[in-house]
Amino acid sequence: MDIQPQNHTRCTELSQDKEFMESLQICLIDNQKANHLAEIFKALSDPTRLRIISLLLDNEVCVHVLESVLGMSQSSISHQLRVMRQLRLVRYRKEGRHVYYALDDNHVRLLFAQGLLHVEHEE
Amino acid sequence: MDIQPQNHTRCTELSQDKEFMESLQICLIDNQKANHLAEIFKALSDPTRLRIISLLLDNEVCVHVLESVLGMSQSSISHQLRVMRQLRLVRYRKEGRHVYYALDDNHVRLLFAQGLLHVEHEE
DNA sequence: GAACTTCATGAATAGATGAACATATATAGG
DNA sequence: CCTATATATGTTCATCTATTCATGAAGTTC
Repeated sequence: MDIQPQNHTRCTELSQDKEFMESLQICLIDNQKANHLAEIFKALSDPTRLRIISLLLDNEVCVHVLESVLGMSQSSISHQLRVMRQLRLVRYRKEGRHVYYALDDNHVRLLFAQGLLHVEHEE
Repeated sequence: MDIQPQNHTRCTELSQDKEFMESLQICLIDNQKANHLAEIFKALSDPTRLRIISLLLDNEVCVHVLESVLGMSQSSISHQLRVMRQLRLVRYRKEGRHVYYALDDNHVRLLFAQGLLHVEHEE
């Protein structure tokens, strides 16, 4: 992807190029969508939550096991799970005293994978 | 994707299933990768930055135009651009008084698009 | 060189976020 | 009912973040 030089030299001119400005307005996502999207990415912006997701990629896992694999307190893991639950990144299934977590849908898996690609591409 | 019920009924038993625990340890991403990935997602976790990205998807745009399309102060936009610059989400090109910004690579575009899919899928 | 435009930066602040700890709920077993 | 286990929630406090304002640097025009 190469940068396409604009035919304009001054911003005052650019701003007067109504056609270009209007095309930008169409590209611009609306506030509601931006906020919602930001929430999703924010949920993915914590190392602990990402580590949890990596464990849930191929497995259904209960909280206690997450606690022992991650070596963190049950409380903090539960907090993180709630965040992801509320955004429907994960879902859970109760069985007796246990709650088994899994990724909610394939979008989460794809987002995670795409992120990993970006990170690995940078190194 | 269906949740696969485990053959275990108690966590104490599960934790003693060394094979399963070891397979989880293998799934778990390491701290460094988790931190790096979290940084990328954090950069995408702000509505203003997402709106900027949406404008840069197909265009190279200078700061002043971003200011006028977004209706925000030049300073706050410049601050946000710096965040994205430092994480190599965007790159810039100087031309006289103007600085033209563009997405740095296609990974950003893909991440954004994947996120949008997730959001739209939820509605 | 003086005035103006574009952009970046630093400091300050209100609001959001996160970690740690205690507590609450819910189920199972006796 | 009492205890133990598994999980969820609340609270407090320190830290982080986004925005605004003030300022400065660099380029342009006259």
